[in-house]
Amino acid sequence: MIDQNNSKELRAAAELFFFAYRAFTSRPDQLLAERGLGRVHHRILYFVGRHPRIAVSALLGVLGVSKQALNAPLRQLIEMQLVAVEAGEHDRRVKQLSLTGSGQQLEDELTSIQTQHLAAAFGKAGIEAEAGWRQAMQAILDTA
Amino acid sequence: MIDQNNSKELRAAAELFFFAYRAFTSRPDQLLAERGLGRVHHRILYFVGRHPRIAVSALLGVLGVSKQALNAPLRQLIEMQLVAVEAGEHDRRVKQLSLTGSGQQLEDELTSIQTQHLAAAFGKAGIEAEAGWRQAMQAILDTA
DNA sequence: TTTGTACGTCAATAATGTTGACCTATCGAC
DNA sequence: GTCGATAGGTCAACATTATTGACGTACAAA
Repeated sequence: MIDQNNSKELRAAAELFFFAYRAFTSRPDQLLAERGLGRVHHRILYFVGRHPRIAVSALLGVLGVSKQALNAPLRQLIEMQLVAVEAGEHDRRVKQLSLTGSGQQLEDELTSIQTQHLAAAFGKAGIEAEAGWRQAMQAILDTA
Repeated sequence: MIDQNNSKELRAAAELFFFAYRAFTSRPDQLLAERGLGRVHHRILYFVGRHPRIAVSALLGVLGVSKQALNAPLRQLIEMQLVAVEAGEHDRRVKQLSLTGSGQQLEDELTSIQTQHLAAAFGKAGIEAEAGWRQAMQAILDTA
C-alpha cells in the first residue's frame, strides 16, 4: 500500500482533504455572509446548541480560541438574541450560554446545509464508504 | 440508516469533519509559524510544486482567492527565495512560478507532516476505511 | 492603432486570530 | 474577615487571510 510517506497517494489524500473541506464549508459560508456572520458565529451557535448552558470558558476550550477572539462574535450573537446568557446556579461568576429559539432555528438551518451535503455524499459513496470515512476521520483525531 | 437530514449521525459526522480537519492542520501550522509563515504560504508552495510553471492567474483559480489576497504571501515567498518567477515563453505578461530547491524542501517538509499523519491514521483505520474515506471525500466534492 | 489581457499596487475594510495587561465581581480557603 | 484564586470582560497592539473597486504598466491580439 504505502511505500513512502510522501507518496503520490498520500499527497493526493491530503489534497482531497483540503478541497473537500473547502467544498463542505462554502455553502454555509454564503448563508452566514447573508446574515453578516462568519464561521466563528456558526461554531458558537453549534457548540452552544450542542452543550446547552455551557460556560464561556468551556466554549473557549472546545473552540480552541482565546477569550478575545470569542468576545466580539459572541457579543454579536447575544445582541442579535440568538444566544441567551444567565448566571451559573452554583457560581455567579460563570455565564451559562444557551441558544434562543431563533438561535436554534438559525443553527438548524446552517447545520442542515452541511448534513444535507453529507447525506448526499454518503448516499452517493455508499454505506461502506461512509463507515470507512468515519473510521478514518476518527483515526485522524486519534493520531493527531 | 438516515431518517432525517439533521439526524444525530449526520451531525456527528459534520462535527467529526470539523475536528479532524483542525487536527490535520494544527501541526503544519506550528512549523509554518516557526518560519513566520501561514497556511496560505503552504498552499502556494504546495500548488506551485504540484504544477511547476503555473501562472499567477491559474494559481488564483486553484486557491480560489483574489490577486490581492495572494500578492503579499507570494511576494514573501519570492523574497525568501522559495518561489522562482520567470516570464512566460509565449506571453511575456505571464509570470510562471516554480519552487526553488529550498522551496521544494520546505514544501516536502510541510506536506510530509500531513502525509505522515494520514499514513498513521489510515494504518490505524485499515485499508477499507481508507478506501471508503477517499470515496466519501470525492463524493463530498462531487455533490458540492 | 486600438482593444483586451496579465499582473501589480493602492485603498479601505473585514473576519478571525494572537499576546499581554488590567479590572470587577465572585468564590474558596484559612 | 482577609487574602488569593478564578470567571469574564476590556484595552491595546498586532497578524493573517480574505473581500471589493480602481488604476497603472507591459504585453498581446485584432
